[in-house]
Amino acid sequence: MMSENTEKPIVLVIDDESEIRRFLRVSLSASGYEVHEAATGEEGVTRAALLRPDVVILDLGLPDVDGIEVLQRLREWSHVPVIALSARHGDADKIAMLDAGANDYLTKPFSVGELMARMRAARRNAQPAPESSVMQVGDLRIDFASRAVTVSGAPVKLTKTEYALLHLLAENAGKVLTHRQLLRGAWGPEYENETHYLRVYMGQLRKKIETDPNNPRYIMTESGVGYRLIG
Amino acid sequence: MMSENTEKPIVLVIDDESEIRRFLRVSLSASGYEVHEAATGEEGVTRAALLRPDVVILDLGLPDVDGIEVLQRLREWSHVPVIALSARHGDADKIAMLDAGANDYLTKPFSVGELMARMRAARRNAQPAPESSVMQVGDLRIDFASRAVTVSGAPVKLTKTEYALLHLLAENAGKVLTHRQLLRGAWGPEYENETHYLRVYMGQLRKKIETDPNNPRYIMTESGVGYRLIG
DNA sequence: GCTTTGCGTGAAAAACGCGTGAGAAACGCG
DNA sequence: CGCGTTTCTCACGCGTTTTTCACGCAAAGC
Repeated sequence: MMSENTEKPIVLVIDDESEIRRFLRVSLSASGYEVHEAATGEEGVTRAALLRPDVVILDLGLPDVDGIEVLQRLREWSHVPVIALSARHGDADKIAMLDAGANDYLTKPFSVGELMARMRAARRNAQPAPESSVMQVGDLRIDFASRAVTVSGAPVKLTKTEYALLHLLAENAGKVLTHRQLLRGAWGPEYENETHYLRVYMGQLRKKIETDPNNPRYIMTESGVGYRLIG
Repeated sequence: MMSENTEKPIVLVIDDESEIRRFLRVSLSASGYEVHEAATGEEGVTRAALLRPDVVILDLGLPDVDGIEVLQRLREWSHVPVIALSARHGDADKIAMLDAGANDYLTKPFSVGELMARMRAARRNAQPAPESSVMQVGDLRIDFASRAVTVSGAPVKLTKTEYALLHLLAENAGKVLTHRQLLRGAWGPEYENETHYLRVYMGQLRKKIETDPNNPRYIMTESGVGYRLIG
């Protein structure tokens, strides 16, 4: 494959603010990453093509091209995990970013610890997926082949739609799925604005698989954005 | 395993022409095979179930059932190598036969030498076939070889379609089979939307194999999705 | 501080899928 | 040809699932 175990993982930072780049260069290098940088979107795409990085950190507020476009061009040929950075305001950008295929996002300011945790998660879930057909998260166990779900061994009965949602979340464990993505996946493209469906069904799902539905351990909600199954 | 090294290899000849049977009996016996015979397709399937032969020689031109069907029924529970014999020269038969799971094909007339060479080849390539050919779930017992179904010892009479469905379910015990899969499997691809057939037949099946058809223990329905045999 | 926005909840209404019985049509066998 | 069996068709009742709606609450924005 790529530089998996033999070398340091390569991370490409695409951001026009030099302070941020410097900050990330220092902290990520110290943690064992090989850090490369690009100051513009154009340069970012080019460098990514040459470098084949293991993970990309992409700022939305680029001067030349929109972050979305950078991501789209990246996705035309690569499945590299991408973590989006956004300045506080603007849910719309974040959502567009996730819809376009970003794996996760962070709002500035952020802590290095959190960033690195998300990078690990993104890389972990970006595996070529030799899909073992059964996944386990904590006490939650999903057998995709038999379509069976259990919580600490006890079988859970899910309806068609509930299972469809959980399946989507599980396939992308650790990754934020936008409302739109979930609705498209479980109901179809023509439902992508019926976000209230999600509230109802996430509630039902939690009631069935969470021990304490008020403090969810598995299905986390990303306010204004979507939902995520921990992974 | 079966009678591999310790005994003579057993060969079952299914052919309605007595001269061919005699010819094969003489020549194969002389070469160290234990030869058994069946004159009809029906008898052939039955004898194969009892004998567990190491190789089967199957004529296509049988009076009662089509050779293809004999082969299909054999393949429902066994991986025994089958060599097809045919008087016809058409490619169509050949293809159909091989599609149905025959290992090789000979057109009459043929030489004993060639037949035996192909038998050796077929046996060499044969799978270890760990198939037990009979499955038991609770009180329900299905013998794929003889197509016999019993509930707590009592034999149950199933129609062709009922058995086809149960067979599908049993092959995938524990997994959910979608309406579409069941309909394709039991009726054919052009029936994949006739979900009401399933309701009728699942009802009949349950009436025959469930002690309490209202609270099924074996055939579970997954609403909006399909059915599943517990396992 | 007040308004806005999004999330979670419960409960009712509507839609859907399932099981059933019974009759018609097709088939298989003598 | 005639009979019994099997498959197909249909319509009804019922339980489940989906959809809709209104409200309380909390966090974010002005």
